[in-house]
Amino acid sequence: MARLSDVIEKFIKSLLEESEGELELQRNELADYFECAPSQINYVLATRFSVSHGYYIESRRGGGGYIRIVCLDVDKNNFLHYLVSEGIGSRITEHDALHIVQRLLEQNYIAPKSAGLIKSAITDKAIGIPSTLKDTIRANILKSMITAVMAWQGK
Amino acid sequence: MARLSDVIEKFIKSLLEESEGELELQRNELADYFECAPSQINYVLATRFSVSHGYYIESRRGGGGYIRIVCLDVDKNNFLHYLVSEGIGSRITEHDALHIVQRLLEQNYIAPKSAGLIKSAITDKAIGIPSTLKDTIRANILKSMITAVMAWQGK
DNA sequence: AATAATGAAGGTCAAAGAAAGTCAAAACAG
DNA sequence: CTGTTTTGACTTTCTTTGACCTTCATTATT
Repeated sequence: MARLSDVIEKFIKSLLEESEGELELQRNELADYFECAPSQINYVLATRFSVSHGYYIESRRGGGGYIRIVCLDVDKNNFLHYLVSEGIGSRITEHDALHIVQRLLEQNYIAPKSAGLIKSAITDKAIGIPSTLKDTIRANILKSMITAVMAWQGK
Repeated sequence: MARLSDVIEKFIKSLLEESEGELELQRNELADYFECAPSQINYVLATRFSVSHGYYIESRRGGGGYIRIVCLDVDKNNFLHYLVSEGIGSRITEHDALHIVQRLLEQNYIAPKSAGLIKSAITDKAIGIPSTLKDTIRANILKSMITAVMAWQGK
């Protein structure tokens, strides 16, 4: 079965496109529309629209309350540079690393093939060895690959 | 008496034919259908659908989870498949690895950007750690990336 | 005018549910 | 006896649900 959370995610993203990266919505209304618990909206926002996903959320409670989602626009080079110099750090989990690559893909900083290539290099399975060193190695490789991407400028 | 694992293998292969080499299935559903333990599905996949058998598996847990099986086009990717299943082996030096990638580039298996990306991931410097494990890790990562290239069909 | 009550939002968190993964022991086939 | 298959207990990951909490605007009361 298709996950409801994924459907809601897509829905919000399509709304965001129509409204040029900024959007205000009503939590209960949306929950009603999808016939789910209101807190599921929070779940979707937390797991798919966090800052690390490239979004910023603000909200207000009480009568006339709302949730506003803003699509952050970051400069590609700044972002890549930030990742290599501080974002990734000296160790990174598989989950966090894949998340970064997915973001690079969604922001169109890299092509799907490149994303696939990078992802394939940083999974636990790829690295193979069972050791705490894994996260260190992964960080090194990911930074190295992103550095290669930075060097692509203009082909 | 035909072994169940063989029956499941055949079943999955027939599904793959119907669906043009790519297929998503539910582990529990399949286990249910064959009245076996769910983990037997994993066994079948591990012993008959590995990369060296010419397949690539990805999956997701949790609600709405799935297992996806992709059939790698071994004929078309003969050389790549050879590299992954025997050519590279369990350890490889930086020099030999870079040489292989260069060759893939020259023979047009991969684009210049991809070659650059792959190279950036397999240097001693990228892997970072000073250890005899380096060559093992490099072999693993290189094989994983070449497998990703094999899975590109049509993308 | 100041305060209290009400209702309409949204927030949090933990438990339950729905998958898939791992591993090793037991069973079996040759 | 040896290698492969089958089973099942336990783990991990991700999603869904619901009970309870907080905030705010509006309206009623003093």
